[in-house]
Parts: sequence; structure tokens; C-alpha cells
Amino acid sequence: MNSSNLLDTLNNPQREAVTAPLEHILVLAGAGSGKTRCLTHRIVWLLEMDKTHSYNILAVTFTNKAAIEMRSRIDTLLQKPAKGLWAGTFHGIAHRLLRFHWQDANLPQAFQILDSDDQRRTLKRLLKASRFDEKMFSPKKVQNFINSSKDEGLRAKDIIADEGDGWLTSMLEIYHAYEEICLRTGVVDFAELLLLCYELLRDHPPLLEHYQQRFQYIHVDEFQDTNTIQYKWLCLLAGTQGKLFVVFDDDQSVYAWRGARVENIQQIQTDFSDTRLVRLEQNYRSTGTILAAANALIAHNKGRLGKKLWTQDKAGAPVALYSAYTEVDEAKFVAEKIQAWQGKRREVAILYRTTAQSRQFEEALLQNSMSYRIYGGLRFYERLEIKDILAYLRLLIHRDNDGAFERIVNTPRRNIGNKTIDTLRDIVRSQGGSLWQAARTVLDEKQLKARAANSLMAFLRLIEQMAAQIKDLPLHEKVEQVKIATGLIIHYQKERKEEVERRLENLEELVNAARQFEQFKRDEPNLLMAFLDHAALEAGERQGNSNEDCVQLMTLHAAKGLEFDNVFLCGLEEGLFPHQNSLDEPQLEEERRLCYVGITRARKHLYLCHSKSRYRYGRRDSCTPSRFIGEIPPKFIRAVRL
DNA sequence: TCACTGTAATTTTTT
DNA sequence: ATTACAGTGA
Repeated sequence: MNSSNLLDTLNNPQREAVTAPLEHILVLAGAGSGKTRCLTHRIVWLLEMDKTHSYNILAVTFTNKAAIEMRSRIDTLLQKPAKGLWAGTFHGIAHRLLRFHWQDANLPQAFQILDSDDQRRTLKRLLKASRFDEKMFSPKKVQNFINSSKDEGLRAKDIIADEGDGWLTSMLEIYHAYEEICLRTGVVDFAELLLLCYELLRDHPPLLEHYQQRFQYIHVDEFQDTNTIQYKWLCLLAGTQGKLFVVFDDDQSVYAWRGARVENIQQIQTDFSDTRLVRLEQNYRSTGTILAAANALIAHNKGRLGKKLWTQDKAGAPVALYSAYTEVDEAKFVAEKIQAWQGKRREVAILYRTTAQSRQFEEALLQNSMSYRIYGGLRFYERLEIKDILAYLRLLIHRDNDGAFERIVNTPRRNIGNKTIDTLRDIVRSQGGSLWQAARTVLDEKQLKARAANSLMAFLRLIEQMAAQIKDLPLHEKVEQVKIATGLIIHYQKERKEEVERRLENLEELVNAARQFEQFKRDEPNLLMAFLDHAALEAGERQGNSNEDCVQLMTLHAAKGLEFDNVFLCGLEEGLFPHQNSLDEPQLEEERRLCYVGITRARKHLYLCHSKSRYRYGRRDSCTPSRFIGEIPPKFIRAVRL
């Protein structure tokens, strides 16, 4: 494709962004304005115009899905693979760098990734072994504290507690202890991937220089969602020569609660002098009325960069408003409206604020025998049986992974009870090392009763035997072997009937996944390790109960980035949406942005629903309509009934 | 090691 | 209402 063809499909502002001179470009891209198109065309333009080589390009996203989409669209435009171009998530890229430079990063070569669930378990164990008040220092709260500290780029030693601030002092003590555990057992959590990678580059000038030389053109998707450490990482990598091209929408920032900082948009304009802001305000998705409603709603937020989406499309149908009596009534209305809809079922989405709301809709759809798909729930690699097998594999390549050890030492039952493990924990506490090493010590020094010693010995042997056994097998046979040799299959068969089948199917699926991975990564030197990283970093698609053409149910957060002909925005009530815990600024503005995201998902028809009463926490509460409904001018809305 | 019981919490979740 | 979890007793 030559450059004129490339630019033909773009509107003026898009073309301006794509062909902008080589300074730092900030693209304010409204919902449905073609931001991915803009990003991919920019990259392809750089290549086609010989501005640079694909080797010098970095493209960063938040989700694996977006990264894959981006690469595939670039390859399509180029009509060949963009060799040497790095496209990935922040975490994926940080991880890649840490694998390359594990020595400089002070990591064991076999370091493994701790997903959120593993992290929580680790903290839970840590807390149980210490004396902190369980209320104030629940695993969840501690996890939050640690992760948000790391998101801010702060280690335990960087935070100073005021004299008399007992809470913070304790928190820091826990943070410290957690850091030690991670170091000792060779695991790295998600936030740590970013922080560690940042420090790696910051503290190794030759390395930094190398990557600054390499990644001269850095592209960032969903920039409004970057947190402090991601921003600092980008600045470091860009240095003085690198050129940033970032795409964002401040009105779609809905992850502040996870550390995202919209302020980074202003920050970047002060940190870099030669920036140019381009606005993409033409919307190619929704009708005029839907856009007008969205614009009116979001105008209630203060401190926006400000933009007005417009469309060439006709006004279309008014926004429909349904006032239900109960949540059952609401669901019934939605189901019947969908039944009457002539188009594809997959073009209908039911969006809600909280996952708990999905049940009513499921029941109503079921009653009308309509198939549906719920986004959410467990992902493939998060399932219990999968995580068990993976824990064995983790232990097999890294015996010091205490988390993996604890998870499976007595799964399936092999009479290694709490007492035995406590003995091991004591040794770790007094002598350091890992549980595995402690197990060795205990057996050598005969510190256990015969029965317990035999059980533990059998376990160690099992692991060693498996390690020898699978050493030279192809990946999928390794998985297969672990499945069989551990006795996990028999273990799961003891559960309820339907469970058994599902679990066994999933285990079979894991072997398949391993086989596919093998095919896909032919040149990978350590396939098993890469497979485990893949499992942690890309936990797989969220469970969908159907692939057919069916109604889509999801939370508003999950809907970001998607679009549908028909959108039902449900549960628009004070206390639910905006949520109880977010009724004052600045959280209220984030709720409003969430509502904006919901509205702008719709192409043709938008339904807003609220109920006069709702069953919550075992009570029936009466509800008032959400303020967000009132913030849309009545002229765009028409009340409907069945 | 299990089954029972009381208690508390119950927003969103890219990696 | 539902679930998750710690504590208790057999």
C-alpha cells in the first residue's frame, strides 16, 4: 500500500495526526472516532515513508486483546509482518525486559509471575503468621496498599510513617515482609513487573541508552489509564530523543480507582516541550441523538479537556427510558424488547454497574429461551484445577516457590497436615530459605514423627521423580504427565458429578493449550517457563457460556472498547449508579464517565432503565432515578412502557 | 479431618 | 439473600 492509499481512508484530523511531523503527538480521540485506526496508520505511515524501521517502534497497550488487534491491523496494512516491532501490554513488555536482563534486575533466572490471586494467598499466609489485627489488615486491604504504593513507584523504604501513625507503620512492616518473601521465593507480582522494570532501566544507564536508541517511536493506547509508574517508565524510555504518540480520551477514564491518573495528560504537556494536540471529534458509531445525550451528560464534569463529538449520521430514534417497578420488571422489559428486536442477538448488550445485577437478566432471558453470554467470572487459567496443575509445574522448575509448594503439598491429600507445614514454616522463619529447603532439612535431621516424615518424603520424591520424568518431554506431554503422576485426576473425581466432568474437560483443554503453545512458539528456548508466564500474563478469555449469536451481558467496565447496535443501560438508580460509595467528587465524576462510556457503546438504539424498588442485601429498598438520567435533556428522551 | 454454626460483607478488575 | 470464612466440637 502506498502512502496516498493509506491516507485516503482518513478524515482530516486523523490525517493530521498520522502525518504530523516527528514531535510528541497527543491524540484526543473521542468514543468511536477511530483511535486504533489512527494509531495503526501512524505506525504504518512511519514505515512506508521510511521515517524509521519497524525495529525502532514500540506500541504499548493495556490489554492483550488490544495488543493483538494492533499488531494484526498493522500487518494487514503493511501486507507483511512488521518484523522487530514490539507491540504488547505494559506488563508484557516489562516482563520481556526483565527476562532478558534478569541478572541486572537482581532476579533469579527462573523467577515466576504472581497473579493477583497468588499474591493475595501469599499475603494471607504472611498475615496469619504475624500479629496484626485481621480487621485492619485483611489480605485484600494489604494487597491494595502494596499495589497502589508500587503503582506510585514507592517501595516500603520510600514511605515514611509519621510518629504515632500505627496503621501506616504496620502496613509498611507488612509491605517489607512481603518484599522479602517475593525476593526469597523468586516471584514477581504484576505491579512489581512495572516497578522493577522501571528501576532496571533507571539504574543501568548503558541498558537504558540501548533501549532509548532502539525505541525511538513509542506509541501508547488508552493513555488516560496510565498510572504513575507507567508514565515514569514511558518518560524514561523516551529520554530526550524518543518520540511519543499517545492516544487518549479523558472522558473515558474509569480506572482511577486502580491507580490510573488522567493528570498524566497534562503532565506530559509540561514534561515535554514540543507536543502537538490533535482532536478526533467526528464519531462514526452512534446516531445524532445518542451522541447529543452523551455530550450533555459528560458536560456536567468539570476540568475536562473539552470536546464535542459530532456525527454526519441522522438523529435517529430518541433515547428510550423505562421506569420499572422492580428489578424483575426491569429484566422482563429488557427481555421482551430484545425478543422483538429483528437484528442479530449479538448486537444487543445489557450493561449494568455491578456483577450482581446480571442474575435477574439471566433469569428473564432464560424464561424467554434466549441464549446469552455473560462476560466476567473466572478465566481459563484462573480455574482451581488449572491453577493446581500450574502450581506443580511451577514447583518443578523452581523448588523455592513457596506459594506453589503450599498450594499443592497436600493436594491431593497425602497426609501432610498443618502441623507438618508449620514445622517447615518455623524453620524458614528461623533459618531462611524456602519451604522446599526446610523440608529437606527436617527430613535430614529427623525432626518429624515417622508417619509425617514418610508422607513428606513421599512428596519430595514425587516431585523429584516427576522432574526427571518430564525433563525431555514436549510441553504438552509434561502437562499430561503431571496430570497423571500427581493423582489430581482421581482427586477431582471425588467431587460432584457435573463438577468432575467440567474439571476433567478443562484439564484436557490445558493439554491442548500446551500443544498449541508449542506449535506457536517453536523457537522458544524454555517452553515450560514461557507457558507459565503466558498463563499468568494472559489468563485467557473470560468464560462465556456460548459462542452462538446471543445477547451480551456485562458490566460497564467490561464494555469499554466495545460497540453494539442496541444497548440497554440498566439499574440507573441513585446508590447503584452512581454507586453508594462514589457519591461525592471526584469519584462521582468517574461514575459519570462510566455512564458516558455506556451511552457511547450504542450505535442505533439506547434504552435507559431504572427501577422504583430493588432487592439488595436481603432487603427491598425503594430507589430514586439516577441523577444521570436528569442530566440528559428531556428532548432527547422518550419514556416507554410495554 | 469433617461438618456445623455464627459473623460479616456484599463496586468496578486491562495485568 | 448469598457467600465466604473463622471457630468449634465430634
